[in-house]
Amino acid sequence: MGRSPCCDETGLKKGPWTAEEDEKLTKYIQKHGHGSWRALPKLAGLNRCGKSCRLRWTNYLRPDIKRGKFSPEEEQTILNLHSVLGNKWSTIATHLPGRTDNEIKNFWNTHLKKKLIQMGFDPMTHRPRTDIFSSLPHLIALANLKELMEQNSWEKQAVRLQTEAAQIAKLQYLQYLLQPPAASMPSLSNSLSPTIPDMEAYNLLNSLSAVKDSQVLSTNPMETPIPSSIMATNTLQAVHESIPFSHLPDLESPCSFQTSMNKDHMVQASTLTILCSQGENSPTSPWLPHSSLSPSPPPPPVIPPMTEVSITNGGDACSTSSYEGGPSSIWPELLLDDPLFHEIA
DNA sequence: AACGAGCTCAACCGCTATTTA
DNA sequence: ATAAATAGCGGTTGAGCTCGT
Repeated sequence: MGRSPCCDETGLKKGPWTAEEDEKLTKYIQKHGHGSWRALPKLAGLNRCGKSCRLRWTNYLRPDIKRGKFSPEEEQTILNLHSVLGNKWSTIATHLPGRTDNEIKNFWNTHLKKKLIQMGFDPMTHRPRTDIFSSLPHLIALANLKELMEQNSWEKQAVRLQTEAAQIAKLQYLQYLLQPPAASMPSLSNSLSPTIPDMEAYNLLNSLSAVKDSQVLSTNPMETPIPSSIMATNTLQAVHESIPFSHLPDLESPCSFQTSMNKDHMVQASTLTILCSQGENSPTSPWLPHSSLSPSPPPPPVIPPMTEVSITNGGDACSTSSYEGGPSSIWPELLLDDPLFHEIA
């Protein structure tokens, strides 16, 4: 396997590009396309190696590059995708039009990573950095959900339950998308853009993560759109009973949120259950089967020891509804931004 | 104004993956 | 089947900038 000798060639210029070089490169590519990067510098009259030209073009001169600060939406997308994909900057970049892998990588290293660390989260696993007990204030804040306690009307409860049903149906579909055999699912690494099932899974993950968080922390559960087709055909009980979550062994930080209602459909109690891994050998890309991300044989699934934390706010349970979900990369931000958290913690 | 610490980001380096002969 | 050439990726570096003292 030979290495490119271009970087070893002497006499080629290195370092920052001048405006003149930029102009030469841009004009040449606009006229001829880049063709062979190795041949390009000579043809364009540049004393640079092809690799340097390629980098300058893809990271800076390309006309579709979007410059400037990352929007909160882009930031959220990066967080979500990083929690699923890890440091796969080029894959993440395909979900952010106009942004380069280099730019995203820099943004992660200089902003997002620090942000997560400051909040006590491991930037690689998106989990609390130490043990579960260091995060207890967060969990207590979640468990003391004022919003759920204040939802007394039947209409609100109905909307909430229907929303849950919609999310559970989505989870079911997500599970369907992630079903083995992995061989039937084209590898992300082998294609320039994610496949349709991949995209659907990502979109679902994003929507589920966002909706779950908004359900837990938002004061307005009506914000969540409910697909009418799902509402019409699924009852919560039926859907919930049909979800075998144990089929996703490396689901990250699975959590369940339960509310108990009396016969008048009043919320009597809420229970937050989070299964947290102990130790550091947890899987880092838990949402997708490893085999769908890498062409190499998947490692055996790691099932870390789990700790169950349940926090219940009083009352007698007459009926129970629940949903379960996976990782939430935006918990830290939501928690720290949410006035409820400060009020309670 | 001068200085230093910290930050940003363009560019490079070294490696793997893929393509070509 | 093999080796060389090429493309692309992720980690790292360092020049230049900003900000506080």
